[in-house]
Amino acid sequence: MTEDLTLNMNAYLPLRDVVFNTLREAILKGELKPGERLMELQLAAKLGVSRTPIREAIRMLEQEGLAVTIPRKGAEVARMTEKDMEDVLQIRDALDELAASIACEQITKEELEELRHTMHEFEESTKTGDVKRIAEEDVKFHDIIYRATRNPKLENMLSNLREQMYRYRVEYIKDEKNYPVLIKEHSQIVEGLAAKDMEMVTAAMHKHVRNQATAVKEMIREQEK
Amino acid sequence: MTEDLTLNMNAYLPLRDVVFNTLREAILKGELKPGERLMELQLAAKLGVSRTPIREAIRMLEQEGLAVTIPRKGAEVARMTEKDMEDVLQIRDALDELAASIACEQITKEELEELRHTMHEFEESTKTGDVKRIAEEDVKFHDIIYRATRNPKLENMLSNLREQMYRYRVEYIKDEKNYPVLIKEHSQIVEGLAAKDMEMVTAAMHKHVRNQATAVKEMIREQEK
DNA sequence: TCAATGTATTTTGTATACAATAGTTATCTT
DNA sequence: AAGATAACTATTGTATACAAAATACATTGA
Repeated sequence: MTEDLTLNMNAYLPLRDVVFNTLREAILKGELKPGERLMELQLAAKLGVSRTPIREAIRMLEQEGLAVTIPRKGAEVARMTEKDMEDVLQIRDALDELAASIACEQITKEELEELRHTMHEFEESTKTGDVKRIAEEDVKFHDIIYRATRNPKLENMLSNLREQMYRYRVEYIKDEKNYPVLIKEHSQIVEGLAAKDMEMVTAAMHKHVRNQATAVKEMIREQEK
Repeated sequence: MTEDLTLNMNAYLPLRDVVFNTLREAILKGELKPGERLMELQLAAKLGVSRTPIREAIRMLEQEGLAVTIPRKGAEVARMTEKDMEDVLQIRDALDELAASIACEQITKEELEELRHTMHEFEESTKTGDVKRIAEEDVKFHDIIYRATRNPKLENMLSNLREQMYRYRVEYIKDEKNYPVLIKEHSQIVEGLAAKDMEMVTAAMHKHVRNQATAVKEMIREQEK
């Protein structure tokens, strides 16, 4: 934990939430690495708060699957084995298909327009090679679909599942040779939604997730060595 | 909160976990009712611990969707509207089908035998009218299928989703006229798994969940009046 | 050298103290 | 009597203090 974690104190939020967001970001960005211990006193000192909000934030990170704690031993950033990732992706696959099929019925013209726009933004971003922006546009794209389900719990679960692979997915997005495939898959999803062709949408989404699965698992296999 | 909550101190667990389990049980059993406030000092006094483990347990209950907290206002037992329940069931439907289809491929002979046994136990229990036991046997039945997926995260999510409707589902189980349908559906699921007929299994599971959905939503509609 | 034991240190677990906010009641003003 | 305001109370938010457990390290004895 060499990076200097600092809090965004601007918000009028309980410290536990601020700490939670800070640690969450740090984990997703890879500043806090899998397996790294989350020591309360250390974090408290670094963030300039007491142990209390740190502890509560850790309980919240546990929820999200981003941390694991062993009683009387402490918490650490969740590690992911290839098996864990496969498990997550199996679930994500099913729920992403569900979301796609609901969205297919419920998406509005406006949302579809927004989706098209974001799709183009994504395509543009791949030309810049700005990995952070590419990732953001991709998140935005899928969020529109999630939102179109009108099911906040599903929305939440999916963004949660995405989070769990975020750290590994970034590597995938770095690799330029994946861009054409990603762009094509996005476009198929949009087409399918526009045509309200559920078969096409779910098939495209399935392929999209499975492609990520293969790539992300590859990344993990590298790391596990 | 008239009931006398008491802790199971037998286990060598951090108090937060003991408190969490205690409150969780109380919520699921309906001793703590939807909308009821979870006041730290009150709970601490009642359980004979300090506020610290209570607060951490509340953070954990939030995770599970069993409590909701408003900053500087406090926590309360999560309420469920019919829409919330429909949202949960939509997810459960997809994941139960996923679980069923994986189980169809992976379930062992021994597990299938266990499943058959539990199915009969369930059938027996319906004759006794002991609602608690009926519910337990039903949980056991589905847990065997969840376990057969070899996907602990999926297992966990499904039991979590089940929990969220547990309070309402009990009412459904009280109603004798549902027993024949339940028994038949269980038997179809088992048959399908034995024959490794994925179509049949997922169809049966889907029907099983949708039937519950209808009934549970009915219960909520009653309560919302 | 190695294992075992004891001791110091670090870290988590729990309780309590204090601060800040929200909610409630009583009082005052018109 | 109605509304505003002030004082009080209840409750959450945060920090700190103390206890217990785990860990690391050194010392001892074979």
